[in-house]
Amino acid sequence: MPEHTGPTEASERIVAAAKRLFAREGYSSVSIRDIAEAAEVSKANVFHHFASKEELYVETLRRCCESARSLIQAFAEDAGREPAEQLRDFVRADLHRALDDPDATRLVLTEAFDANPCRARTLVNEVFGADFQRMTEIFSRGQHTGSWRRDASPALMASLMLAANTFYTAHREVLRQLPGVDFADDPDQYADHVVDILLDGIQKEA
Amino acid sequence: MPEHTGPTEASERIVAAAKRLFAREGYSSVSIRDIAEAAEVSKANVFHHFASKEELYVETLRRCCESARSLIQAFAEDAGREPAEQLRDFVRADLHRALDDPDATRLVLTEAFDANPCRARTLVNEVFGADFQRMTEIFSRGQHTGSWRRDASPALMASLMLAANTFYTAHREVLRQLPGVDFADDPDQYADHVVDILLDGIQKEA
DNA sequence: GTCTATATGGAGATAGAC
DNA sequence: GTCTATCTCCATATAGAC
Repeated sequence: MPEHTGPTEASERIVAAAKRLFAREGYSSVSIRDIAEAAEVSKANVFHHFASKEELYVETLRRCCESARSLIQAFAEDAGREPAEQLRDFVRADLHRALDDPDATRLVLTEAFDANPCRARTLVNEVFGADFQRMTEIFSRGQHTGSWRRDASPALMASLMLAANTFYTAHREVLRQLPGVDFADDPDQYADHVVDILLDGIQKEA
Repeated sequence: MPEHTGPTEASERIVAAAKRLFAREGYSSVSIRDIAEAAEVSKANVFHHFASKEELYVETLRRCCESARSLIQAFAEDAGREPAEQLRDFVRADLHRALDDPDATRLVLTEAFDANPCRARTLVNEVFGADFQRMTEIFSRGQHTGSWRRDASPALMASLMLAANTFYTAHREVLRQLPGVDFADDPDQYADHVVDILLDGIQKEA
């Protein structure tokens, strides 16, 4: 935890290095020595700013959660538009936000991976919950005021969009290696096709 | 690596313990001491059967890959059925296979998470490639002989199904915490709804 | 094949000077 | 706030008896 006098330049460098290293190597693989070297301070200085490795990790994760949940603001006031266009923009923006800060995204997704109920609840409250709710609202509006079928659960459709974006973010290199995949380096194309399928399905119109 | 005389009972216990612990705690968090205790052998005995921690991990991962890629056999010879029914069965079976061996699935997904190109290529060759290709074949057949639209890429649809199942497997606890989600403990319901959406889309028929 | 005992290094964390 | 030096513990790995 930063001192109550406010974070210094060094503690900022420490958190930045920790974020980068924890995200890429994993908590247990990274030593305080690694972080100290990357931040260009001594080991002891790390323990001056943060009482333990665990505490440094928690602070790092907290900042990554902040970075990962900031999307919803920009989309709060566009309720006048077509649900389909809202959905498309939201999925594209969500994907870009994840790709724009890959270390934060990776750290949060690692936490979410097979999390215990307590940690999962925290992550939903801090990160996923708001965006998920926003997306279910788009679906509900599409069903009530638009032309969308009412026999599909908004929560399931929102989960499917979350799954699509999470998979693209977390397993992009696997996508690159799969035969026939030409969208692994074009997130907008991916998002658009996913939304198209969601809207129209794959069966021919009757 | 097991001796060329064949794996003994003890080495089987060691691999089983390693699989369980590596999957749940992560490679770096697990010590040889932990594994030895779980397998009820001495530390030195672990090093008798496996030259290093890394080698034990590689052998464990190899077995998990085998366990994870065995689905395709059972579905090789049902080409006479409706593509929609094939797809539904395949998605359900793929989900169940992942859920039936959660440790193996978790270990493989951890490897796939943000993997470098070389590791990703190996995983595609060893695990994901065959199932992915099988799924794209179902989509291609549906487009050519069935009544499916031809303007969606089979590779993208297969990726979306892979994403749906991976997300359900890896982030199930997060799903449980999300409001409105009632399918987190009913994989068949989830698979069916996902396939329904893929087939029909969410817009009303014209 | 299995063990006890040990070598060696690096981890997290602290003491105390500046 | 920052450092060097140090403590203690536990990691991987080896030696060698049985």
